[in-house]
Amino acid sequence: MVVSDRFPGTEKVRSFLVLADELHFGRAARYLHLSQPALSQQIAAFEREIGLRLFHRSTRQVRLTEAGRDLLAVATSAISVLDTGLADVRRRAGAGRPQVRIGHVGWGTGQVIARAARVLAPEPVQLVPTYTNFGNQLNQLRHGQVDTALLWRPYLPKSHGDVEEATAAVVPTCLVVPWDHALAGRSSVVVAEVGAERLIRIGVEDAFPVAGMRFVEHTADYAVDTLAAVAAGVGLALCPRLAEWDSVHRDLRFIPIEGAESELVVAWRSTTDTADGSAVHRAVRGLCQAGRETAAMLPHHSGTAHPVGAHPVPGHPGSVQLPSAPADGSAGLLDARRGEHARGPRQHDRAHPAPLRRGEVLPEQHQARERAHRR
Amino acid sequence: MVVSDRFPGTEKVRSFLVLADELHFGRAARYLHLSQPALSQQIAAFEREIGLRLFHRSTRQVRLTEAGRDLLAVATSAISVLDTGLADVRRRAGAGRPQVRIGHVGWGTGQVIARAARVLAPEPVQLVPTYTNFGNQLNQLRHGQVDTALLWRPYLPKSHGDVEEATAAVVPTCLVVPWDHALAGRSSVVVAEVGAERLIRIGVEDAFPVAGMRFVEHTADYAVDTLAAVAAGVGLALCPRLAEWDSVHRDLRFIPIEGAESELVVAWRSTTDTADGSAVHRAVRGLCQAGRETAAMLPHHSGTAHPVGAHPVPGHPGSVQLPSAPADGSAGLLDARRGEHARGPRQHDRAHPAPLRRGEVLPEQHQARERAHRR
DNA sequence: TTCGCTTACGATTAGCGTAAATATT
DNA sequence: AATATTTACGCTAATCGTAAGCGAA
Repeated sequence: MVVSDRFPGTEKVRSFLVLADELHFGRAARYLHLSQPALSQQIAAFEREIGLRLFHRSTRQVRLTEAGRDLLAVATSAISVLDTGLADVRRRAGAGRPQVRIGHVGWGTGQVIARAARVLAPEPVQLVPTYTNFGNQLNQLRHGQVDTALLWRPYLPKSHGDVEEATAAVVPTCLVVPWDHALAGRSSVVVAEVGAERLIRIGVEDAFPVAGMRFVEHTADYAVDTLAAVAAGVGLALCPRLAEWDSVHRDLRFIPIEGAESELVVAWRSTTDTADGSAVHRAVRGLCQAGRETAAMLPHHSGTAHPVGAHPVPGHPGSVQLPSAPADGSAGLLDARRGEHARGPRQHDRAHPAPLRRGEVLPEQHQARERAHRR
Repeated sequence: MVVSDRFPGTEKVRSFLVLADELHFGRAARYLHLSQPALSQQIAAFEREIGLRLFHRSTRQVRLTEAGRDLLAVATSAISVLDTGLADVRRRAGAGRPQVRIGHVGWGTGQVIARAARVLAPEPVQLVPTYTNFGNQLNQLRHGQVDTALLWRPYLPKSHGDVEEATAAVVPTCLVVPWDHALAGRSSVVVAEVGAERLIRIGVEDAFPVAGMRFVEHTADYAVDTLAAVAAGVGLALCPRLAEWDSVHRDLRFIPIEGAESELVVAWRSTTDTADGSAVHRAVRGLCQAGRETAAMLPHHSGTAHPVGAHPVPGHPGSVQLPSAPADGSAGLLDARRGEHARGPRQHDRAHPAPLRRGEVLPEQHQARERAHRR
């Protein structure tokens, strides 16, 4: 299946759709990775261009006008036509190309694959994402069920055997808390503070080989389950900041942990053909570039001076050093290679709205996203 | 019926549609009122954003790729959904508002009404355009079949009786020639040169009360017929430059005539209620503003130094002086009030591509436009 | 050599984020 | 007073038009 993407030029319509569903500028803006004034301006511009008032606004209430309700139906169906039509065109255009299967666990990897698909569109490769869980990821790669895998370190232990790897991006590790948690307002936390909390364990042994970590009973198999569990109040979780991209729970807060970083790694079997121009080679290259670019769209690592841009990854894939898990309990999860981070090719120096940045949102995500209420 | 308009954010899709139909960047760009490089960039950006190559380009041929053909069907239906849906929403939003009927003859008046409808959208007025011909226009206004009329001077003689008028815009008068006519390459002509040609007469007496004008047998009833007749090789025609907006015959050239200007006039019965805030008052005001703004989007009057912007029209309608038709045959059609032209509110100082400038094009026009071949 | 698409470049416009202002409950 | 939207403002990115580049017929 081809990774879905949005039809270009439909940003304002999507903003309208989200606001029409949310009926709250602040929440809609967070969901859209926009600042609230930016969304206000977008809606105002949309109304001006269309020449109709679509929302009644008061400081306490936003509701659709009659014209807005009418346009909502039109816009919904049209966006559906455009997106599904574009996906169909993509699928047909990709037919006949060599397929490269990608095992991934979520936490923003869907975004990375979507971007990689766009990057690689002119080339004869067809990316086929396969969603899986932590426990199976490396096995699937070794057994040939997938051709490449997008791994998150240090949540997954070092691979062994005939697997080669390349680092695509290094992003801050975040503590995920419910919106009403005591730490929810913090812009960053230190590792010691994480030790005071109870975390949700990932379904892999040694996922957090750090002394002092305390876990709850529940263990998550899938990456997204950790976030759902946090939203459900089971406990807190650790994850890469990239997870903000595909899990926009409006009731979750992602708080960067000082000095802690997660690494997005592209892996493939060393026995596969990765010669220059091979399908797997193209896929790995595209995934690395997409990971770099996606990471570059994250807000800066608050609390530290160095920008959390993309990690410099050579265009050609190669093995990289992996972060070692120190026995020292206080500095666990820490990857202190800061200071040598190169920025992504299109790094935005502009400041970002907290906690999420502007970007693209799947309408399916929006329609189907959780409606869990505050506990 | 509500004036149709384009859904915002669909510029690139429309460019794609036109180019897919035209298969020639230059012609498509002229049709879209864009420069050819701008269209090239738009298409390139569209392909990049979508991640698919839509056209095979060689220096001598442009043709759709397979993906382009697929996307063409998607884009066509989606644009149709958006435009007709928007029109429906507009119609419903306008229901119940006081209607103001507008008699107009074409030559760009459709554009003006569309813009006026957008300008007046927030106000309780519903514009209802009624297409007519020169001969009936003033009668329809006097007899109450329409509430206002958009007149073109000096093609229509001075109105008499209980009709009040306001000038909305003054634009260059053009000589319309087939693309392969001897004058086709000229950026401007003088009145004496027009006297050497045979013109198509408008179906109104004294439409061109100028000595030295020579006419062909054919007489046009409707404004657009003059242009069709020119394309058919019947003869040449005179018309306001604004006519470029809604008649983009790729085989016609609009050549400004030195010193000759046409005047777009809004007329209404003096017996109607035009008190501040009345429906007719709103309509007249909106039409004046729209005429001003549309004229401001025209390229500058080549050959003369003064900008052909909008004529200063007071916000409140009132009678204005009309151009007198001099008996002097050499300076006919001349309106020498140059030098006091104020620019439109959003005048573009940027230079424009010849002969047409960027703007909005009705897809219906494109689909249904004439395919007359070169003689 | 001509035709026609692309690239380069300067300039304008649009859009976003921060901060301040405003309005309603 | 508190909360939520709008306005103001500086900056960045996108886009257009002119002019130059360049490849195919």
